[in-house]
This record gives sequence, C-alpha cells and structure tokens, in this order.
Amino acid sequence: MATRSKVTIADVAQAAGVSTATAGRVLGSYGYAAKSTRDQVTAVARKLGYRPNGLARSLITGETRTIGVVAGDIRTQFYASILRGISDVADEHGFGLLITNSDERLDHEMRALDLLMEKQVDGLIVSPCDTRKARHLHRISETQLPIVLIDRAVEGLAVDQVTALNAEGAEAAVGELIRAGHTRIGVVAELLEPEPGGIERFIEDAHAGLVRTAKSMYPSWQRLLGYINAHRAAGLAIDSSLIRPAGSYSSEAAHREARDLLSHAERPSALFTTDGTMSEGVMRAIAEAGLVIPRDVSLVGFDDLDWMAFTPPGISAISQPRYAMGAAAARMLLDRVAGSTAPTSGLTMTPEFIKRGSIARR
Amino acid sequence: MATRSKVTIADVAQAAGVSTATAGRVLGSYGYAAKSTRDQVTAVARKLGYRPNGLARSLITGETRTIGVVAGDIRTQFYASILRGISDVADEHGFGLLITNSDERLDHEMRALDLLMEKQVDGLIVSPCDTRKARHLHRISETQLPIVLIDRAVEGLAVDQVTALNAEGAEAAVGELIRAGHTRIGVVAELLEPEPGGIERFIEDAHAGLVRTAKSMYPSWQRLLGYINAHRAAGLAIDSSLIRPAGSYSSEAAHREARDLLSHAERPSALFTTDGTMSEGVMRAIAEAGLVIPRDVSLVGFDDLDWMAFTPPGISAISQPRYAMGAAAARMLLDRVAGSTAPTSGLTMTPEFIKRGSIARR
DNA sequence: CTGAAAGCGCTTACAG
DNA sequence: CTGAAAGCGCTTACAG
Repeated sequence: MATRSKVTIADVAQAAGVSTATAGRVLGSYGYAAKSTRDQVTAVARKLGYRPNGLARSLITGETRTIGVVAGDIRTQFYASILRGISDVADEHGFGLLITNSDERLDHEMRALDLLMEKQVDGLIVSPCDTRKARHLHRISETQLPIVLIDRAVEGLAVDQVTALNAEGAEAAVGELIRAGHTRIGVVAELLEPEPGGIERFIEDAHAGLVRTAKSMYPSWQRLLGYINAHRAAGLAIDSSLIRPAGSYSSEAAHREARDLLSHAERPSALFTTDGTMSEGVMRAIAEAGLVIPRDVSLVGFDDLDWMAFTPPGISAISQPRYAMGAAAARMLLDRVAGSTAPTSGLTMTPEFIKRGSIARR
Repeated sequence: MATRSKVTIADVAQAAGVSTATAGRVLGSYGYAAKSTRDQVTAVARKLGYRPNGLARSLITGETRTIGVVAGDIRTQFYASILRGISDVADEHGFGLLITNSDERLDHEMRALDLLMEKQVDGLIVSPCDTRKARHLHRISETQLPIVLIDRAVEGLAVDQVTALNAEGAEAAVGELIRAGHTRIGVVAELLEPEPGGIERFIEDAHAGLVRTAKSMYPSWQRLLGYINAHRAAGLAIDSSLIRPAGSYSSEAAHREARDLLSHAERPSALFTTDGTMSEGVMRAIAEAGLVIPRDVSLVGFDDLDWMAFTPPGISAISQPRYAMGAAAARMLLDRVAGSTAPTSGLTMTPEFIKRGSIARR
C-alpha cells in the first residue's frame, strides 16, 4: 500500500484552532457553526486538501448511500440499458452503484450478494437467476434490507418488483405473424428453468388454456405462453418441433437451434425470438444460411435492440422500456431506503410492438 | 431507516464466551485461534446470522477492496465490454466495482470522481473526457491513489494506461477501401476536442506528414490521422468536405452528417466511421436513404460491434479488443493496489481488420 | 454557538 | 493461544 497522506477532520480542526466536533459540523454540514468559524474551517480544509472519509461517516450513520445491483451480464443491451436507468436515478440522489454479474448462475448470484452485503449497501436491485430457489433472497429480505427485483419475480418473496408484460407482448408479436398469414412459426427461447411437468406438458396445458401467467414464471416461459396463446386465439395447432429451447442465455445455443430449424425440409416461414440474445443468434443463422428477411423468412424479436432499426429491412420487435424499468426500480428502492413502509408493489411495464420490414405476407 | 438487526462481533464473542479479539480473529481469519474456539465461534456466528461489516474493517485496514470506474456511457457496447473485462478481473480478486458515467462531460467526471474518492476506492480506472484539462486527475494522482487510464491518455499525467493503436488501425481500414479502388471516402468522426490550429490546419499538416500520433491525442483525431495517412501513402489528395466532425458522441449527430454526405450530387463511394456510435448513426442514414451496402456505398467502421457480423452483407470493421483492454486495465490497477512500484507503463493493443462484405470494388 | 466524551464495528499491537 | 486496550475517522448526544 502506498502511503496516502490522509488529512482528517482532526488535522483540519487543529490547524483551524477548533475542536473536531466543530470542524466536523462545518465539514459535514450538520449542526450549527458561526459564519466566521465556518469560513475559517472551510479555508483550512481546502488548503490542506481535506477529503471526507465516507467509511467513517457510514459506520456511524448506518447508511452508505450505495446501492448494489446483480445483473445477468452487463454486456447485453438489456442489462446495460437497465443499469443506465438505475445509474441516472442513483446519481440524482447522490448514490453510488456497486455492479455485479451473475451470468445467470445461482452460486455467482450468492457470491455477489455476499460481497454487496459486506460492503453495507443501502439496498439491492437484483435480477434473480432462479425464481424458485431463492432462500438467500428471503434471508436478506428478512434483515429488512430493501430489495427490488427486476425482470423476474420470485415465488413467495414479498418485495417490490419491476417486470414487463411478457405473455401479452409475445402474444401481440406472434399475432402479427399469424395475421400476416404465417402458420408455421418457429420459436427460439431460453426456457432454462423447466416448468413442472416438462415442456410438452406445458405446451399442451397452455394450448388448452389451462396455464395462467404467474409473475414468478421465467420470462422466456411467459413469452412462450404468449406464443401459444396467439395460436390458440387464431385456432392454430402447435407443432412442438418448432419450439426450440436454447437451454441457456447464449446466442451460440440460439444460433444452433435456429440453424437446425432453418435446415429442415419444411422449415418455418417465420421465427419468433424471446429476447435480444436469442435474436442475435438467430440473425447469425439466417445470414449464414444465405436467407433473406423477409423474403425467405419473417422475423419478430422480443426486446428492441439498436441494430434492429437500421439492419435492412428493419426487424420488427416488441420493445420493452429497459431504461425506464431500471429507473423505476431505482426509484422504488430509494423510496424504501428513505423509509417508505408502503405495501409491497409490482410495477408491470407494457411493451410496444414496433413494426418494421421483417414480416412478409403469405 | 428500517431497524436492521445487526449482529456484531461483540455479540458473537459474548454468546461464544470469548473476547471480541478472539472472535474477530476467527471470523476475520487473521491471527491464531485454537481449533475448538474456532469451531465454537463459527457455530455461534452462523446461528446468530453474523455478517461482517466491511466498513469497519476498511476503516482500519485502509483498503476497501473496491475499485472505481468512470466510463463515458455504460450503455454502449464499447464501455459495456470494457466494464465486463474489468468486472471479471475484479471478481477473481474479490474486489467490488463502483461504476459511474461521465457522458463525456468534465463536470460529471469530476463529480463522479469525488463520489468514488469519498467511498475510499482502492484505485480508479478512468476514461478521461478531456485529455488536456485534467488538473483533478493530477491532484488525485498526487495523493498516490492508483489510477489507470483507458482508451485515452492525458498529456503529462504519468499513470498506467491502456489504449488501442488507433491511427494504425484506421490507416489499415481506409487502406482497404483505397485498395478496392475508392478515392472519395467520407469520414464521420467525433472530433470534439479541437486540435490546436483547427481541423483545416490539422488536415494540411497531417497530409504533409507533419503530425505525429500522440497518445494524448483524442482517439477520433488519431483515427482521422490514420485516414489521412492512408491517403498520403496512396498518393491521394484529401477533400476536406468529406471529413465530417459530429462534434459529440452521439449517433444522432453522426446520422445528420452522414445524411448530408450521402445526399450530395457527388457523394462519396465509401464511408469510414471512427467508432461504434458513429457507425450506428451512419447505418441509420444509409438505411433511410434506401442505399444498399456495398452496391451504393461501401463502409468500414472502427470497433467491431455485434450486429456487424450478421447484418447483411456483413460490415467490415477494425476490431479493438475491448474486453481484453478492460481486463488488462484492471490487472494493471490491482498490481498497483498490491503495492507495485514498477515504472508507469502504457499498454497499446493492436486492433485487427475483420473483412466482411461491406466493401465493393470500384 | 462550541467542546469533551463516547461510540460505530471492527483490527492491531502488546501482554500474558 | 487468548484478552484488555487503543484506535481507524468520523457523528452524536450532552453540557456549557
């Protein structure tokens, strides 16, 4: 460790000929101080290059003015936008942001949370990677530390949350494809947390209208439900060979599934992707297969990424307000940090269909 | 503030019937403790739900195991990848990450730095928004707090830095266009920190071979220099009406300049962009003008973004190793934090040309 | 309006 | 191997 010359309040106090209590009052701007002492202390502090030590203050006040975030992967546009929304709100309120990645792995999430707790964050915003196994979140929540969940909720965990209207958005998107005359529509979806009973059972039940969206259902499952609902509403059967679980948040897995889907004799005339990562993998498969959108295959993606606007012919998408979701989560969290005891609430944001040139009529 | 039940070392010590010193030694795993006491204290700690308070520890040890980052805008792929590289290395070493955005504004950068200093970070990674006005960075550096600069260096500030070989990369990219037969190549570049003498003067001097790359030259200026050098090497004149300063890190500004460039009677046959944000604005202008790449216009961008691989016909790019740059910066910083007094070093990463379908022969 | 004293939750010498 | 004491840099009552 380099020897950093720390100027403390005591140093300033001594140089200014006042007590540390007084120096503290003016430097921390709490309590009274005569204008003349204030000027004197301020001048000395500036001359000595005094910088407050937030650690000491936080140890006493019990607040760090820092919030902790557990994202899946900050490299994705999804999390990057959310993070910027959180960051701007935190900034406005003078809060710092401690950011971690879980890569959707429970052990990473727990490690990240431990780190954030140890650093005494005033609150947490987390995108939980398991919507069922979350004893660690329950435990944290029991200590009264404010938590806001984003993108996904956790079964039985009564904390504030911000999510998107996933099933409805997906249904609208797939509905557009169906209205354009498509009947064989492929889906590439993560579907990593298996629903009880398995995917075949889920499809069957959903198509029979027996599945209700639960907030704690994983987003990709909700979006698959929307896909099925759109078929049901149109009186269309489901061909389960068109439903492709990538099994992970990876564009490589999506690429693999899409390539397979597109190489079949009776390939689907349209594709639906359940999020940005899937969209990128699917786009790569389409490009590599030499297919042209929308002539050879139509496409709609969940989540509107930057490139969808300018990639010919323009990719239609369901846009979820990522930045606003992050900002809202931060506001909800800061309300709690400020002491709000309002009942737990869930904010559901409505995604919007953005029509571009990627859907052909059939 | 909610009343969070804090279990302290003193509580554990009392319940375990040992002194706080002993409890501290086992819980903090420093110093000796008999196996039996260790087990006893650990058991009690777990039963009481003890969680260490990093604030108190940091106040004593003088290290927070936290590093602070000032990025331009974490939403961009450029910063998002860098951040992930930093994050992974920080993680490996058990460090947390406090992340801020400057939006390339000096006042924001200074505010961010104040916040990070107050939180007593062990070191800083910053992408400085002004390579000349940086008294605040000098001042911080004088306190011996380790700083690593990323993407841009600061004149006269002797700290470690990680940058890309900008002029050379740009020269290679533009060279590809020239070799393909292009002679009228438009550039859209930020160029926000004016070089002394103005842009006309810079172009003239550069074309005469009088400008040397300086590390503290703003990246977009270095890339413009590469553009000019490529022309000079090929014996081509420069038409300064083809050089378009966006004046800010905004795809809107890039869009405006590109639209203007493309609407002229004698429009350029190829375009070069100096970074990802410019590339997105230019892509939008090309799409809106109904032009087809590479039939109507060829394109090469500095920085290889995800979509360039799958957007037909594939956009050729100069790829800079963003993730590796971030990881390297973090490693350099952690070496300093660990006490390294090695001479200040600058790591220059070599970008790589990725050939795709966006360059037509003329 | 100002100061002396205590204390936040730990770690660090120093005895024993 | 363990404990009593001091102290990190602040803020918080409490006197005066």
